[in-house]
Amino acid sequence: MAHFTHHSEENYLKTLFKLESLKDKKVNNMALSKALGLNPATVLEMVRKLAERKMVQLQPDKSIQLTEKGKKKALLTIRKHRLWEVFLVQKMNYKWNEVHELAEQLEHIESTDLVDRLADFLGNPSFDPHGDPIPDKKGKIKTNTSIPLTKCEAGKNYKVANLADTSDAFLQYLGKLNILPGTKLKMIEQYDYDNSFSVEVEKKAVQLSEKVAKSILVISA
Amino acid sequence: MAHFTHHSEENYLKTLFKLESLKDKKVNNMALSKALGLNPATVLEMVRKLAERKMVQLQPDKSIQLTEKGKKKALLTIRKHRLWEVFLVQKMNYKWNEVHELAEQLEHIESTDLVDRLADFLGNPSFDPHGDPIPDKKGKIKTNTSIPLTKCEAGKNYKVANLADTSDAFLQYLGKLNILPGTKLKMIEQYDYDNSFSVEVEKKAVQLSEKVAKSILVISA
DNA sequence: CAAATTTATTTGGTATACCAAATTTTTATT
DNA sequence: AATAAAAATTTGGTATACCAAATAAATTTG
Repeated sequence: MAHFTHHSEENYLKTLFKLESLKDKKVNNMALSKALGLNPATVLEMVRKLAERKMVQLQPDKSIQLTEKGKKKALLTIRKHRLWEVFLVQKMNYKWNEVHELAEQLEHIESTDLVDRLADFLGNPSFDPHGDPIPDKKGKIKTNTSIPLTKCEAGKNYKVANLADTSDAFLQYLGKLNILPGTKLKMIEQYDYDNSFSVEVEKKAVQLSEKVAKSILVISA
Repeated sequence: MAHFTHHSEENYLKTLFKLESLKDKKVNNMALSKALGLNPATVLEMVRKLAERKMVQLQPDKSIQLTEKGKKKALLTIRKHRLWEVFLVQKMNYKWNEVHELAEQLEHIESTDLVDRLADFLGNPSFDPHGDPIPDKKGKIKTNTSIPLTKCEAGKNYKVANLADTSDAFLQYLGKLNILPGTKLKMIEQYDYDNSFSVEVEKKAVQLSEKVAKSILVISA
């Protein structure tokens, strides 16, 4: 029976890719360990294996860099994850904030062919239910030009494209405010006093702290 | 990140269940090892763990018996496997003989909720593309009353319900003869000489050896 | 720059799930 | 019953992927 090798490899590469692109900073062992929630000793050991497999390169300054091969695999894993999320929301009627754990499992199904068929089945979407872009077959990502709410102009209309914080607490909180990817909203104003914001959602005014606003990414609408 | 515990447990239980129900015989360590393609030492070790987890009982005569708990889990795994097979064939346009390996992976996705949603999505099918029955939420199986071709009467019409041999070689061979679950055929006659059969498939006569005929299960049509 | 702190690394373990080879037990078979 | 064959079991390994605690190296800071 087929056994599941390298599940963790995919997790390491995916996390590494996200760290590399998020902050345009070098990724060290600590950062990767924290992101993965694993012991630094474990991560160091694994990173060395990934280096042997030519998935990453260990730089002289001890930062960890994905090779092209590693990047490709990371993008494939992200593609799989996000397509399964679309599937779960569109076809299995899950809510967009319920699908992460399941997609975390489904992304490890080994078959590029299946993912491509899944993509076709779903109409080749470019974004997942969280608003994150889905890499295409070749690993190309449509960069969405979203900006954080904190950069929005008063009086203008926007649509939620994406969320920078995907913690459950945050998603729950936004859910209560009826804010999710796709939600249309209008910027009312920013209060100098505490840098909080007032936005209009479904005709009602909602107050958002700066911290929250920073994590809501929108596009003009 | 969630890691995948007890993948192999599910494989052991599933295989055990199949052995227990197929042949109404006691299952010993050898039989299980052969069915799983694993070393008897490995299997013995694992079976003891399964006994600790109350999934199986080791009888005094050294046969291995599923407990109710184990049977339940086995049926759930079989349910998952077969529903994913239906999904792959009906929605992903795979051929019925291409889906086993993928279903083997998908069956380990941990979420009874997802399987139930998947079942709804697929219209709660009772049989998978191979003709095997899909246990329902409670583990109940619709027994199909199929008989092997070897027990068929000359001149009568039948429909292929199921295949007793699911090896790739067999499926490939049947594919060439245009025989698959759902195929309608008519028994022409059995030749005493070598116990081979002649059947009519899509208006053409096809010769089947006794060995092949034994593995083709049909229902009257 | 030296002490303090943070990172990186090493060392010695753990659990899961495998295997091969040797040994013991059980079950035929003569 | 004695022997041969088969099945069960034990023993000593392997690989993956994880951890805690100790040590070493690098970095920051007073």
